[in-house]
Amino acid sequence: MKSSGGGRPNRITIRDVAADADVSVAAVSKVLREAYGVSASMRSKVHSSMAKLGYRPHTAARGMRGQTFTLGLILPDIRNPFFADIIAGFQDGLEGTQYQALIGINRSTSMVEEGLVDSMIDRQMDGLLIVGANDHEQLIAIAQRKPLVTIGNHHASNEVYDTVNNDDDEAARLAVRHLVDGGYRNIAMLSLITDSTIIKERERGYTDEMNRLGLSRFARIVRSDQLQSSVQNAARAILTGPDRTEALFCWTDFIALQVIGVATELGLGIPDDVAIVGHDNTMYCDFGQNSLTSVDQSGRLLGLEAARRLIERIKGRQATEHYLVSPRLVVRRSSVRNILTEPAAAL
Amino acid sequence: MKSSGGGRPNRITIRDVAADADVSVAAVSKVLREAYGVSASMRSKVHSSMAKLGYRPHTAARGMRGQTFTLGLILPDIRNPFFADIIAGFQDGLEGTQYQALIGINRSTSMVEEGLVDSMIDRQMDGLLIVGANDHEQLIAIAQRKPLVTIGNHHASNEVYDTVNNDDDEAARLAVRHLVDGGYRNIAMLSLITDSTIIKERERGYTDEMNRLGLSRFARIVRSDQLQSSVQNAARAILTGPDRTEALFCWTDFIALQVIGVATELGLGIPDDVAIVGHDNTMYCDFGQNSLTSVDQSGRLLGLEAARRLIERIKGRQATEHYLVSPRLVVRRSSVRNILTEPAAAL
DNA sequence: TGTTCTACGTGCATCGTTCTATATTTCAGC
DNA sequence: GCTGAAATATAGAACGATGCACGTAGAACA
Repeated sequence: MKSSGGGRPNRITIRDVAADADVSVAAVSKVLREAYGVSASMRSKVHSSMAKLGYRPHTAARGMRGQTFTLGLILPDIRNPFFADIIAGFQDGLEGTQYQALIGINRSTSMVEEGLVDSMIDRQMDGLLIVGANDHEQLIAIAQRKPLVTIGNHHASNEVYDTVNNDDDEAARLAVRHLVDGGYRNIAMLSLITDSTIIKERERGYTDEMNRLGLSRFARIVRSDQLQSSVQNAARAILTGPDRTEALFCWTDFIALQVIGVATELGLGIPDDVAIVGHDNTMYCDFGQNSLTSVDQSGRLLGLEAARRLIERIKGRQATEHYLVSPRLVVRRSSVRNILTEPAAAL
Repeated sequence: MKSSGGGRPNRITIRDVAADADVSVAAVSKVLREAYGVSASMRSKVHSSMAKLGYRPHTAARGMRGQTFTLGLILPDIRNPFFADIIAGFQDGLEGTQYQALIGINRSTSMVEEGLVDSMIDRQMDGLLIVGANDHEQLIAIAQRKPLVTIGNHHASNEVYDTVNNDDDEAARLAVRHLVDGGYRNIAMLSLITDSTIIKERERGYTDEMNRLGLSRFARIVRSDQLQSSVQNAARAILTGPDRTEALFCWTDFIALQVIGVATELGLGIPDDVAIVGHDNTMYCDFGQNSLTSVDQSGRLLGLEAARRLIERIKGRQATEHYLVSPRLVVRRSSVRNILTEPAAAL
């Protein structure tokens, strides 16, 4: 009479739990959803039945009616180890909640593949975190369908979705200021051909700070795509010839490391002939052959704050929030003249 | 009478499509699933209605009855850019199918977090690809619940799940042979403290090849964990002292690059004082300051083959398959004595 | 003691598919 | 034109949760 018959031996359903705990199915559901109107005794009774039977809610069934407790995380490509920090931070932010993150890789550049977003919405995900996409129109459209937070998308004035960002403007300023403090004046920036707002912010910070310090005559932005050959050509152009630069701020470490390679092959000393500063402070910066000064943006913090905001959104917050993380500069040998190896290693 | 009333304006369901195409709901479902017993005219009629209405199947609803066309991809951590290739290959393998990959990051080391697997199974994923996990018992248990393929797990004799692997034994042999051909004899291996079968295979290949070439007196495996300080200590131990090595095979590029850093700081010339060979042939190998010889395992191919096999499995294949990809060595300056910079660059 | 209010529980319709069992159509062979 | 088999289409019952609308018990108040 208790159980609905010994039919299939397979899945433990909410019905089995209800029967075991001797309460209604709806009551179990309430406990599950931490909904209003459940007494403590009922809660503990149900919990112990769930544990005893090894019950696990069927996400698809939940998805048909309510939430799935699944959050979609869309990343552009995953080669930059910096993204691993975002993921880790995001997962940290989900710790202790019922939410699970599932990641999709977006193969297009500035937009988000419609198919990927659709597929996450089809799968009834409760909210989306999109990293690195910039198509504002598209993001607004997505935000109308699901709670949305973005990272790496400087449209901070919008009223539709939350943004979490590194202060990329400040990042470039930090790099310029540091180089100027070290006596460099002819400072160029190696940037990316893109419509990414991150890059635009970095370029803006670079230009503004050069102007502010009265160095506008040296300001020079060279843009390249990400192909190894393009990067190397750009680097050679900047590092050779009569107007070669004294110092170079690169939009990301991966590029900066290539520049170090090119400079080495050109027989240029770093930092004596040319100083180099990167961005992201990836682990490779620390290796002896690189020792690359770099701007650190805490991916972990970005991910964590994004998780927090996304959950708030799902729980009903309406007002938009825009959060900016301050970067910090990690100085290494690539940008500091006249430091001997020994004392530097002792630090 | 046709439509079920103008109730909610929201979602286009299979019912709306059926009404529009003037056929039964079941017929539409059959078209969707490419099931047997659908005439060409019916198929095209239904397809055009779907396109016209912009119908998208509701994955949660599908999950309640049949498949979700979602595949779970579990990765260990994502810092090694090599994983990006696996993902890309896997997605390539899904191109043109209805399947979508969703990725979960496993934070534990050799095992798979139970929570992650459970959550993918709760979400009714049709199959799982697990990369880098080694707990055979656990994998067998998982395979009993869902179609399973693994990458980076050398339990090729099992009869329960498919494996796709780099030939890690051969990878180490390639490295040793190359170094011996170049005149090196005292060749050590820098390995990892782990129970990963990948690493065990590489160690076996190294040891066997050293023995085969009569160099067993030089064979020496030093194991370290992944902490930067541990790696550097291990590198120093191998590179200094009376029994310092002439050549070093490192289990992965990231470690090899750190060794290059340590060697540089010790004032050792590469490759004249010590030759270094890495594994994975990540993009960093190519940079001038590294120019690291490395064993290339095609992550793309691994991912592609895994996707193919997983889908076959889902479609009902019972027999187990174990696929091995042959690695190839990419030679750069770090392991070849007496090559001038100029001719090498000209290659 | 009767009335109102609140907190807690419950029954049942519902979500959008799949799939079984059954009905209908088509057509070759006579 | 009839028969039966093969091919194609259909109705409707699941699947496992959620959450509305409602019922009930007991406390609070007069």
